Amino acid sequence: MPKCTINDIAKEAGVSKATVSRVLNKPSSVDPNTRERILEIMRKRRYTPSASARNLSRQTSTIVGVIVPEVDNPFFGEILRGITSIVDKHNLTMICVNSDDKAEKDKKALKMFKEQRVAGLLYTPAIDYSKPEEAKEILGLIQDLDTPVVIMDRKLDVFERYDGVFFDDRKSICEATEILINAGHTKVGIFNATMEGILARTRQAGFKDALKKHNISYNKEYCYLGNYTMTKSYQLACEMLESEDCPTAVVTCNNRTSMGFLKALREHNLKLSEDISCIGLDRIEALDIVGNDFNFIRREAKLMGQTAGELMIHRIAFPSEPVQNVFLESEIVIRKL
Amino acid sequence: MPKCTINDIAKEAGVSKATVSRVLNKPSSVDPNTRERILEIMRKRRYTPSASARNLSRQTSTIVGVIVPEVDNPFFGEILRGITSIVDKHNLTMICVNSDDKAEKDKKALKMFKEQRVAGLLYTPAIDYSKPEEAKEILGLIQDLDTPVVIMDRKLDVFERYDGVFFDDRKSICEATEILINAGHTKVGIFNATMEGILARTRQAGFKDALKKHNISYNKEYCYLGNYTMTKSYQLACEMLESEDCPTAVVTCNNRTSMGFLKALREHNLKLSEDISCIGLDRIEALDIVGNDFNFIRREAKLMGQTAGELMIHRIAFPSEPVQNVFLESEIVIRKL
DNA sequence: AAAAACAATGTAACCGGTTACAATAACCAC
DNA sequence: GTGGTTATTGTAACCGGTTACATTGTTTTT
Repeated sequence: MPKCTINDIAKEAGVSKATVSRVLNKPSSVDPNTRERILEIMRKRRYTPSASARNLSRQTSTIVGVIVPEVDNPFFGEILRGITSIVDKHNLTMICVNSDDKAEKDKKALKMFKEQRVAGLLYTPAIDYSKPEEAKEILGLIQDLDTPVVIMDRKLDVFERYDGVFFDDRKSICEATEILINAGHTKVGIFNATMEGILARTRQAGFKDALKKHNISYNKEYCYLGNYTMTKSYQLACEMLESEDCPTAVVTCNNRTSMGFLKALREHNLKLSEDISCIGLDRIEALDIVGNDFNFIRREAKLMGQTAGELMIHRIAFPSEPVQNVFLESEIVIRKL
Repeated sequence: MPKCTINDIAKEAGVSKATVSRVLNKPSSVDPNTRERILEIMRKRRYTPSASARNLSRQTSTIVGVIVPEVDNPFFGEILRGITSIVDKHNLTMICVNSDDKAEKDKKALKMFKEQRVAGLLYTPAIDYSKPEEAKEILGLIQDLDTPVVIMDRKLDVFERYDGVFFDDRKSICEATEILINAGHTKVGIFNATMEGILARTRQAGFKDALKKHNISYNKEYCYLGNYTMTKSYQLACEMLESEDCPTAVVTCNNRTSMGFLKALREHNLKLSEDISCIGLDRIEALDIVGNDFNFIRREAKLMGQTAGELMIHRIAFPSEPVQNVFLESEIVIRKL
């Protein structure tokens, strides 16, 4: 069986290729006997229709494009699982590209997606949109795709015309900060990224909300701003722990950040919750082997992926409904304060 | 610009579509003036050729299929990074499917890959090949693909006709065990999966090799066989620690397994290396926050991905060279014994 | 029994590219 | 000036499907 196209099947069955095509796409329209005969031949020859030919002819595709900044961050790993569960259910195929948070890679991926004429796009914009032209260019590429788009995790004004799923981090961080304040802490610090990215700004805003609510003045000294990596956070935490005026409680705004903080704590022979309290955003990997007393804001990343997938499916079905922005709430898990 | 095909470009430029096609594929064959004019029109109209049409016509595809059992395991995350680096370089597109170690999902993915007429397959076979017919069926699907295939990580006889990349776990585990023996341990245990899978068997063999070499009898009591999950390993480790005859050193054959072991250790208020020694396969996540004294076999998963990618590229170029099996060596990192 | 409706199938155009081959024009050698 | 190259472009078939429309035979309606 060197190859096997719809023509070969048709020839062997002594019918036209239209009939063969119908067996696959509208079985009820072909005589049961003919149908069975054709199906049998298909099985025998191990016929598999070509996606390219089908897509070309139908002017659609079953591929959905996904862009995430870090596949190997468990947060995005879970998002991918969520997406997969929906995409599989609808017999779609996912192409996932890792952007390393680089706008450059986003562009490359978007061009590739256009070549593939993707049926939809699930997009976590790279955070390094330093220049506005960059964002404009990417917006152009996305419009070019001319397909349903769902923005994930990072709410940027440029993309406000598209559906989106986000976590209400402002609220969560505010609540977390309040919990620390209510526990009696007056010197509450925050580990966050510098204010370039929207995530960092949102989270910082939540932190400020809490302080204002409790009439505590915002002290820049207590803000340790890095870049959401463990090494940077570790370094900042060391500085903090060695400073003369060290907060008694902190909020850490990212799982990597939490890990850097914990590492510094350990190296300074300090005990979590006893010497300094902490609530982190997202659980950290290997939580269990560190001990169970890490407090964190539990964000259901998988749910974000599912929601994004569903929004996309819905948008494919109803292209002209108003734009939807879903904000997912998170739960705060307190083990020990 | 409602849509934009090669015909639209040709019309606007007043040339035949063959010429437009040549601008893209063999630019030297078209007059520089014409070429520039056409390129300009393409830019203006934001023309992007359709991958489906191109693939259909060329009878090839730029998609490579990848199957891994757990995307969210950092080991496979790194493999994917390695693959990406190669695949990107050759302007190919990767479709990655997560099998959850279920043969059923492998089959589904392979069928989808055939529809896509993938240019190559990088395959980590699901471990749950309980029945031989299952393996035969999958082999059939793979042969059907009729494309270069590289087997990753799991060396199964069924796939011996294909290129493969593997870690020499048998050697590594043997060496690790020897290190423990040479450090004076006579009661060395092993945390491994039960013997269904090839990985578990290979590792167990390495363990036995070391014992035999040092004339230590193989004691089944010291073999804690589970399923490479943290929970199971934790449970086994608890049993071990509470048993009357507990090994003084263990080898843990998987990162999740190591984590379960460490958790149990911690809950029993035992100190790693002081109370019981351990060498694990693969580093564990969050190593740094736990402390630096976890010994492990460092496997360069990224290298496995790269090698697999390169083998595939090579096989595409030279289809009839003899099958290659690459065995990657690992380094053992000892922090504290 | 003629007209109308329906079921099953075939015909042929189309999707958007690629490419072998043909055609034309310009150039070169002798 | 004739024959032979070479450079540039066009023509048309093809890749493997889908689908509107036409055709044929059968059944139903009246």
